[in-house]
Amino acid sequence: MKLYNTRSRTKEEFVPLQEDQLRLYACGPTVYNYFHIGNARAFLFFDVVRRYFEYIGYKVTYVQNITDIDDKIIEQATEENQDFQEVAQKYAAAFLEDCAHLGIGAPTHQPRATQVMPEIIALIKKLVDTNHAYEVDGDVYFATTSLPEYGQLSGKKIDEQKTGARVAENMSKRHPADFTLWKASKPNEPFWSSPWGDGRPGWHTECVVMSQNYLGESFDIHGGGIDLVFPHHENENAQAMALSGKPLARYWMHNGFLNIDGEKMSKSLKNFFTARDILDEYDAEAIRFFFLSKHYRSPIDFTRELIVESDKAVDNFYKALEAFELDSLNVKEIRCPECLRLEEDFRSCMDDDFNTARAIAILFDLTRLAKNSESSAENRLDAARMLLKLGKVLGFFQHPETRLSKQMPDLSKALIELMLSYRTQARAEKNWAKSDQIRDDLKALGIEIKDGPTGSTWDQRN
RNA sequence: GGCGACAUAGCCAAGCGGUAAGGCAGAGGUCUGCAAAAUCUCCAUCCCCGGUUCAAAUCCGGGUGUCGCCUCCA
Repeated sequence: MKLYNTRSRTKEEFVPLQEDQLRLYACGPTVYNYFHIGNARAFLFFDVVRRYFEYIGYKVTYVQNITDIDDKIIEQATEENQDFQEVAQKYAAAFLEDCAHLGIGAPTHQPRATQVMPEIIALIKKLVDTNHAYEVDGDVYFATTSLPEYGQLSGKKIDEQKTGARVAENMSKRHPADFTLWKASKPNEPFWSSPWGDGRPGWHTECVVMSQNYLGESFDIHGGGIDLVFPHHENENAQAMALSGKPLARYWMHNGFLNIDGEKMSKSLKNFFTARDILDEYDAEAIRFFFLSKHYRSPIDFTRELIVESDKAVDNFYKALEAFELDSLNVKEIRCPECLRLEEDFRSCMDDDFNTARAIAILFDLTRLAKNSESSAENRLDAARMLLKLGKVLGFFQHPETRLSKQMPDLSKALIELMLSYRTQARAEKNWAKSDQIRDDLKALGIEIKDGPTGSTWDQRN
């Protein structure tokens, strides 16, 4: 298993801290708004990382934070004329809903920042006590100059950074790169009591606390979007290094950005679609396919046309599956040698820094095998089984029954079958006008008739 | 100014020194009363210029173009 480690900028052989166990942390949202389709890429990707490790036999402990106190939440609360907690609650609930809708499995632990306030304060206190942090008028800053390794993760040399150009200089800081650990509260702002007075945590510390709480002081993989490398992850790592001398995580994985028409999407540029909006319009599996069809580290350009294409592609998987009874597909043992070989290929793709694009190509190989009329019935069935099995590793086919069985009341089905029988009769009588009328009328209702050598079947089309 | 990524068919996209996966679209065949569906087949020499090598989309040098980070951000 090789994966690209941001820290070293190379693919490295993955060696877990403990055999067959993965301790994984991926940054979750700050809940001040609905998350957008770009965020969805990160959540979806690390969902696949988790699924794949489980598939190859790891016991995975997956932790994802929900940051529910932050300047932006306070701003949003002012805007919505609500308490910051109500805002955080609302968007945290929406986050969970949207993730479920996207087919993202629940993390093992999903702590919230406000639940670990004593631990956050204790951590900052330790940093102050060891001279890695200092207080100025109720604010506490991390002293980046106290840590020789600062900048290592992101490959930045702090002295070479442009300072003062786009960042207002903060005269209380000893060094421009120093970052806020604790922020004194202004009147009417939420606060927690601390040794430095009333205030709230800055960004970064909550992730250190929440990850270490569940995963230990140094764990296997830490992930998130590429933009988090600096400053967020650099600053998280700095705190961990300062405390224990060990990096927070040994492997750092970062997914590339999503662009809209070639331009960066971001909350501040306001050119974003929420995942919620896109989910209203398109199938979750189409969105998953769209993301996984490109390597996770590359930038990806979002267009509606590509989602539509993806949806058609996913359709082909289901067309291969629907020839078989669902119960017969869930058998564990698969014997067809070609299928087993493809499973090995699938693993070697995924073992190569999660090459999901190649992995998907293998799903299509299986699709073709499952439909190949020249191979034996057993082999076709096995191919469909393998397709289902490997597709699930990528998070597809979580509820195949809903897509495979036509989702409509039995009465409607019976009526369609009835119309179909009338048409079959008309065709037997060579009454083409009548049979074509039935076909066209049903099509207008979204029911497509497919004539085959063994008779006519129907499908619901959207 | 510092650091980094990318450039493959109409579109999306793999490829990591041995002669271009896969998907969408398109073309053709079979099937069909016709159509659809299904199925089979076909469809690129890899931004440009040099170099290394028996061999390069893949390595090196130089261009050109696009994008990102250095500021809240997945």
